[in-house]
Amino acid sequence: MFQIYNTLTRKKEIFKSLKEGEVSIYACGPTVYNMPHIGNYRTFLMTDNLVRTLEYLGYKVKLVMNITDIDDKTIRDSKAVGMSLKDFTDRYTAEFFKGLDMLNIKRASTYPRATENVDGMIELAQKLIDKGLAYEKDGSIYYRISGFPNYGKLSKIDFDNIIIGASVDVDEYDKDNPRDFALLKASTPEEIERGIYYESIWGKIRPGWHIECSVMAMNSFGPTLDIHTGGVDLIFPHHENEIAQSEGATGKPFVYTWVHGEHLIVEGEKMSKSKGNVFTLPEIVRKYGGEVVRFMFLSVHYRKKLDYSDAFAENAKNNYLRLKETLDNLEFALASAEDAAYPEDGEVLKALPEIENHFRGALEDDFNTPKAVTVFRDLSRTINKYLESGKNRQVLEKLHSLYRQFSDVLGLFAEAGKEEIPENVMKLVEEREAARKNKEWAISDALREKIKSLGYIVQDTKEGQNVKKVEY
RNA sequence: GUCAGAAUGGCAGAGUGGCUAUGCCUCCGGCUGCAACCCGGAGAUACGUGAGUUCGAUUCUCACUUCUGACUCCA
Repeated sequence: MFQIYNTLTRKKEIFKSLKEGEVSIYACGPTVYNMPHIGNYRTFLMTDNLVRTLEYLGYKVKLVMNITDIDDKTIRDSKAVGMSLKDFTDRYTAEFFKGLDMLNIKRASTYPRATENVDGMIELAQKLIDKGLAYEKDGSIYYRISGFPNYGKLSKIDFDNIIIGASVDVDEYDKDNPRDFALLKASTPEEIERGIYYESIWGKIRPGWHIECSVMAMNSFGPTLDIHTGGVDLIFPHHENEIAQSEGATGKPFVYTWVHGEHLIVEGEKMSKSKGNVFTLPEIVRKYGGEVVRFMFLSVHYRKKLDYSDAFAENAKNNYLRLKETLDNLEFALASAEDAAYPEDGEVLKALPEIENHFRGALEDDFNTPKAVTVFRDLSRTINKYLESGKNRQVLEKLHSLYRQFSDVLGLFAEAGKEEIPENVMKLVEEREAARKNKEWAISDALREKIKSLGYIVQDTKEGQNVKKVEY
């Protein structure tokens, strides 16, 4: 039974999908205006873990993630570098996808773009106007918050207690109520000159930010969906506004379960440009490798802050490599497995179902990946122990299949076993083999050093030399 | 001010109403020609403070302190 924490109720709830066996998820994707940083990816990875967990538990998952390719920031920054909006956002969209691959994040079913859904936004705005929930002012369309009594149900913000001035731009005299937000914005002369506008009955407009998600989510799934994900900072106002737009227009519940990922901080502080502690994904991946970064994120629960530091990354790397080592050694052992039975076979096989139950239980509990990782480590130890002396083919295959199942759910070791050892290295290994046969230890050790300098490590086992690439 | 979350050993970080993982680090033993990997063992006064519930709390409740975040573009 899958349980998941719902921001709407601030409780862990037993998950029940609208359609038996199927889950619809809408995830707030990137605004493509710069290199995404590791914090952005933590949130995307959270959604990936949720998807993988649901699939592991037998659901068919449809994930839709939007790409915001038109908003204040994309317009501003594309101009600053003298690019068209499209060229500019295409560039960062490509970067975004590269990052997904670095972390082995599964692709969503679709990635709708805001610019491709403006018609739908105009329609939705019109519908809200017809219902008295939106109004036009100076060519822009605003949502009338006072018309939607449920406003605030997600964020639980008491708007009577908001310090006006601290939170609301008092200069926004063009709205009826300072908290009303823009659905569509009148294009400025400059935007029009750059071709950034769409025709409407209210004149030339371009989308605000919040409306795109309501439109794309409902286009993909209809008025109601199972799960909506995003970072905690989106709870207010973005997701609150999505609810107001969607439920205001349809009168139906928009989302049953809201899932929000906590932020990543750096050495105890929020990442911010002014502090100079913003890390992009490629920077970190270059240093530690994509899967180590993934593992690092997995080892902290998504509703807890992750305090990034070099020490933490190193820690994750060591843990990761240890688990990877088990897989390597297991596969190496498999190559020389035997059909004979070993005394420890039965004991190992008996332990597996329990381990598997623990693993499933961890993920069923609000997709608790750190707990799942611990179970993964338990399995690793069990395997290492068996490898000490046992080498029955059937047992090894069973261990391998379970280990692989776990690693797949966690999205780890995607490339394992695919690395080819270069010829020149293999040649040295063969030379070393000969030297070892003749007990020429000096030569053997020199060759080991040489191989190491080429980035490979050799381990001597009863079954011969095991060669592997040194990782980071 | 309102709404959240967090406080665990030298470090990093899970987790739990009664026994606290794991990794790094140090040491010992096994394995090895020597290593590496792996296994076993040992080390360290660890659960923010004060109350309460309880036979028993690090774990639940309340308060306090400190920190972080949201309330303004933000994953």
